[in-house]
Amino acid sequence: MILATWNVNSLKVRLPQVINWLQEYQPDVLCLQEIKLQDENFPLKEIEATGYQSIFVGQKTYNGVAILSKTQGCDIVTAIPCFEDVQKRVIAGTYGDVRVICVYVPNGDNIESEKYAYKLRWLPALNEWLQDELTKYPKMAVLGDFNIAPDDRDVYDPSVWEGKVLCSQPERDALDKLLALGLVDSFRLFEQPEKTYTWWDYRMMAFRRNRGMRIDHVLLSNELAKICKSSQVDKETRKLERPSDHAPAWVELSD
DNA sequence: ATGGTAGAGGATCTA
Repeated sequence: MILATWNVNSLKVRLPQVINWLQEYQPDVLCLQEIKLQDENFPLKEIEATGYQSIFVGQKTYNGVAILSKTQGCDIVTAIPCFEDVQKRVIAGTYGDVRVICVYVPNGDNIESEKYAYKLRWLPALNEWLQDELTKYPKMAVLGDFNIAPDDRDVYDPSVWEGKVLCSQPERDALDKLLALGLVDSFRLFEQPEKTYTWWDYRMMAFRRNRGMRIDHVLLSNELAKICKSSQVDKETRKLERPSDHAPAWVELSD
């Protein structure tokens, strides 16, 4: 079973790349973030034509998440329960006996901003929900753009980013609390190439200089971590013409 | 310190 995540930064623009990616990798599940479109504009037919099902929750201009899958998902949830939020940032479905939760964690802008405060309110709400989900679904995967680099290995220049948004201690503590629920960062289950990142700013030729950060993650419950065969980042997709600023990340689980 | 790019939507806001 292959589970993947990709912040596409506009599904409208990236649709041809998404369809190509589905055909090349044949993932069982692909979680998308920043689809940036309203539900009535979701390219349902185009995705269906590739043999994939879709669930999605979108809004105008910003945010929006979706899960594309080979089989129909059930028990779909499109918001964090008991958390007031006009921004569409989570969607979950169950595929076979695997619970898949797709998240787009707020970016936070900078640590002085109201957006950062929102991020630090949002993460405990996610935590509470995931804790509840884990009791129901021992086989659980949380995939998405977390907008948090877990540690200095995940940052091209840690001294520049020390204490800044995406790297600050409160954010890293919030991520650690998610892991403390009984989740593992699948990427670190394996030996990995140094300087592997999932996001590179469009500006300053950041990709060409590999000035990136690993902020997109596949977290696995212990039951899924046990059967995880690999966890990788598809850097090639970031090299395409008109790319998203994020690369897909994916895991392979044994059946 | 600033600005560099991309996307949405039609001036800025977000990242």
